[in-house]
Amino acid sequence: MTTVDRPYHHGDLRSALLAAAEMELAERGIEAFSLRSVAKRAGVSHAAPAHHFGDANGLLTALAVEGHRQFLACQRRREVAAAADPAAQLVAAGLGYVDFAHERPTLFRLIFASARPKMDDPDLMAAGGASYQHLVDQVTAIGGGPEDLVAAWAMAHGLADLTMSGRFKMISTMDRAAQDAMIARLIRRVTPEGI
Amino acid sequence: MTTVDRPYHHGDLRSALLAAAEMELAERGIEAFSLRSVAKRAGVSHAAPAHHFGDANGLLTALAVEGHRQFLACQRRREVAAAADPAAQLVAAGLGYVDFAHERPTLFRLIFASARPKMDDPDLMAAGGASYQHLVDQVTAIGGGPEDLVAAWAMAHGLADLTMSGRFKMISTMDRAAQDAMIARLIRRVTPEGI
DNA sequence: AGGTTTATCTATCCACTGTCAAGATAATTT
DNA sequence: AAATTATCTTGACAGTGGATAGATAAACCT
Repeated sequence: MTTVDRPYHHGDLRSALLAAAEMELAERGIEAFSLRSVAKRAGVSHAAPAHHFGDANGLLTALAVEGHRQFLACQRRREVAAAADPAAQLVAAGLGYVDFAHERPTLFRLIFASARPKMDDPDLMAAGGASYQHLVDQVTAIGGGPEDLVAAWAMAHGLADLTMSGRFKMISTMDRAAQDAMIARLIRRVTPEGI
Repeated sequence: MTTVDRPYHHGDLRSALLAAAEMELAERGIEAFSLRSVAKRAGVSHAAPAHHFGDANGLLTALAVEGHRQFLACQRRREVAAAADPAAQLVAAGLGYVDFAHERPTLFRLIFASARPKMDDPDLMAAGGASYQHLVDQVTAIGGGPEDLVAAWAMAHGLADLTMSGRFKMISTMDRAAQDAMIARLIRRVTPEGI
């Protein structure tokens, strides 16, 4: 009955749904995420997403792929602003890791602490592999081995997760520059020979 | 119509619901957690839990409190088996931290990566405070300051979270003893003066 | 151009969920 | 023994994800 309001076909519903989903995720959190709510926000029927993403987890899978891109973008943003030597680049990546958790907390949880994205999805596996490879490259560049990789990753991830969930009162009360300095020191601490 | 099957009053429904909830959580994961399913498992009507826990998140809150107890128990189990010196005790606590994530993954996520437990609940705040205090004591015992606390916590938490979600292929393919040795080295790495 | 196929979206239906309200039952108190 | 309180059941409601069938529009053919 509303055939005059808007065209029957959306035009670029897939992108619109992803954008709406990210907003829903940011506003209501992953545990209250609702496919119908996303559809309503995109101005479309509640069953429309099925054609593009299959089911709700399919939409979240696509969103996790997009999240990985933003994750890498956060790290690169820090890297281009840092010195070119490998040690400074690794520290910058760690800072970007924490930035992402802080700026996109629900995407961070979607990627690292949710069972909803389909981990066997080819796109998601590729996106996750790219994120992983970036870290491997950084650690390799400073001459680190497998254990150094685990050390750097665990430190960055622990800092990101605990900071994001507000468990470091000490950190959250510091100003931005002091936070960065401390995170940088902690990343360097786990680095071989204390670079 | 089943008045003969079992008494109208359960007797210890609160405990039964908590046990059923933990099983449900372990079997179906937190994202598929269902209050009605818990009630069915406990052999009780779907509205019975309300009287004891208010709503679904109330039940998960109580479960998170229980989770904190198990979390500390995992650490203590390692500590009593370790040398008495403060450094060995801190390493043991870190091993217990990772043990808990491995043995009770959904409880770990409920505590550290879920918005459902009511964080302002007095019991939960007390339980969380106890867990936190235990870590503070360990770090203080080795003469560490606030930054050392953050370092140790972030490392232990990062190891626990990433190991639990299967992101360290390297670690998950090692035998138990090698895992322990590596985790111990990594914890010591972030400790002041490399104790 | 006209007709057919294909992609996209809507409308309905179903089973399930959490929460609420009203009533039934049993334990406790007085 | 009577009244009060705690515990549990039943039934209802709106919201959810998913499946299906139908409507609409675009693309693709001769």
